[in-house]
Amino acid sequence: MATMKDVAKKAGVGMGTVSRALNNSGSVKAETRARILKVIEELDYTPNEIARSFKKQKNKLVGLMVPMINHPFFAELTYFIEDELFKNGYKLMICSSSTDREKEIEYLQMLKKNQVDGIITISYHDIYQNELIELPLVTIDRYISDEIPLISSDNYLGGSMAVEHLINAGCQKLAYVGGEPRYKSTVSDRKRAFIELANQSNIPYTIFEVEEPTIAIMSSEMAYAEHVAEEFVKTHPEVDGIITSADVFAYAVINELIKVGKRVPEDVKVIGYDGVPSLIKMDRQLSTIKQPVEALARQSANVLISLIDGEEVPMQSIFPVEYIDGDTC
Amino acid sequence: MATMKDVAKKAGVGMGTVSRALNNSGSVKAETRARILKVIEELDYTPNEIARSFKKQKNKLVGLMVPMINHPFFAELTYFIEDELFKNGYKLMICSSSTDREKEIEYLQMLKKNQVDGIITISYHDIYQNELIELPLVTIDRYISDEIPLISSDNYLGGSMAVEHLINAGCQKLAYVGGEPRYKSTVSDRKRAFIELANQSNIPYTIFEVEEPTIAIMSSEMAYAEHVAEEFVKTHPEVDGIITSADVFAYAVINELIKVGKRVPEDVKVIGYDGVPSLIKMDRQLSTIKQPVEALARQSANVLISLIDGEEVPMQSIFPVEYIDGDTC
DNA sequence: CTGTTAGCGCATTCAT
DNA sequence: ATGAATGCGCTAACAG
Repeated sequence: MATMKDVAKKAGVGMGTVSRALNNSGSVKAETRARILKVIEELDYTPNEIARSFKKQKNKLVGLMVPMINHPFFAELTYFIEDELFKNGYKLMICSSSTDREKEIEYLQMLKKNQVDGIITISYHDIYQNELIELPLVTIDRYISDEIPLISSDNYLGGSMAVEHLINAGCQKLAYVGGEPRYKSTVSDRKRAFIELANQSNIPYTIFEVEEPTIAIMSSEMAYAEHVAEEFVKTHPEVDGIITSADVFAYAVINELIKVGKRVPEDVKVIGYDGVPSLIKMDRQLSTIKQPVEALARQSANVLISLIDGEEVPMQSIFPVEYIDGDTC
Repeated sequence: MATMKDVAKKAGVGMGTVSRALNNSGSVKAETRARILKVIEELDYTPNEIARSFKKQKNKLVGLMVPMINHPFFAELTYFIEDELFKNGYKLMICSSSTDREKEIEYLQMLKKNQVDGIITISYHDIYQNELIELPLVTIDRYISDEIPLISSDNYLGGSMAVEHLINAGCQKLAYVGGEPRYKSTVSDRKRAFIELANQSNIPYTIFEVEEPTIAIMSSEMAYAEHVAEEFVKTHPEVDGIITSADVFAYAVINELIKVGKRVPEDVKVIGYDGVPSLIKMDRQLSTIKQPVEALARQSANVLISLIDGEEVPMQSIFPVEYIDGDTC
């Protein structure tokens, strides 16, 4: 591999000049620059980014800590985060922790050792408290501390919208069905909105949550949702309006309802949460609260970059959600 | 940030000794090592991986070139590749090219500049021919040249199995439905198997392909599949056995068939391809040919690592597929 | 076993 | 406008 030294020698200039020509720093005579560029071409010279990072102590690298990259919601998020970072000259290192706390800590150390400029996390573990206050950090969907910018969609609004639609559709007995999160996140605001609005409207309701097992692969999340749905439907025949914590639970509940002979939405109305596209289309389009995944992703990237650049950033970025009017409510 | 020099000074030893203690290279007296470790603790020293990569000219970094990270099949593949690489001490840099040729070339240069040790590609562009013969490269699902190891599932076998199941189920008129790939890949072996077996069995058949548009987001792939399905069903009422190039087409075709009043599998049998888990479960479980995604992923990672280490590697790694007996055939 | 030293490729400062 | 020199943090070679 040709180095800058080779280029300098062949072009008959000093290394500093080559460096300046390459980075448009300082000034270089047009003629000299042209000569250098020609030599670079001839030698097929590629700047060594490692050496540059090493020298500048800046890596243009961001780490993304995510529970599972092979989950539609996170995959979508990752896609847009990567795109936004790339547009801004940053590279992305993915850390798919499989929701394993130990693995996540290991990843964190790895990221630090690799001198990432900052981290975006959608993790649900409490490992960011003391570990790396010194590194720029942005969190999605989970409050960590007042020092850490939070990017989230308006979960309270989403929960409210869902309840309103159910009530307007004439439901008399509501239920919130989902996995009981093991760690606190803004997702719980959906449930809070559900409870508060149901109370305000004097409508009876149930909260049905089953503690979430550690999820390694997606198929088991489906299995988990099916398990929850089966238990719920078996024990709550009177409910006629359901909100779920995520779309996967809605799908499972609907399947289960149909299995026991109920009609959706005639007998029971169901509204999901997330609105992530899938390659499978049900005969019935799910009514759901759609999160602005792309906006969340791009904002996360941009806030982090601002943080890295030492600029002022909003400590909370809350995006509105949207009700998708499907066939299940 | 404390550096190795700081550690050496405070521990009263030379830098070399610290380095050896850290890397278990050479030998260090147990006592000395203990002292060094203690100082490292005290100083909260973290080795600078950039400096090390720079010095060793090895980055422990692999690039993954993938059409869309937010596609279930690729997301699943990425998940396992990342896991296998991490287990082996390698980091992964994701390049989600959005099937954009220019962006892909840009990514390639970026990877080279960043001194990746090797690349895994599932790209469908012809940009690897001359560009980087010097870098270890592994390809999934697409033959590039005899020099480049290929990892793939047995697409011919998959196609054969599907045809056999259709014939055994009594189908009289077959069809292969899918997107016409813009670039050559081993996926076409599925179609080849379909044609050859149908001919052997003297069964009439149709190949129905529509040229694939550039796909930016997943929802449009669904839309594309629906378009293809609609056209196909409209123009081929006589077909009673269908194989699709991917599951998404199967789902679309089934929806379309039902829409026009056909029963699946009574009137028409459908077998998909891929078998990637989804969070949505249809009331009807799709019969499909399941690819061993995890095996493909891990083998890709391991072959690349062997290549990087200068070991001998198989030039072709072909994994068997599995027929999933669902409700649509 | 351990200390010292020479670069790895580059950006930057300081002269000129 | 440009050349020479310095050092970023670390590993490996060498000398002891």
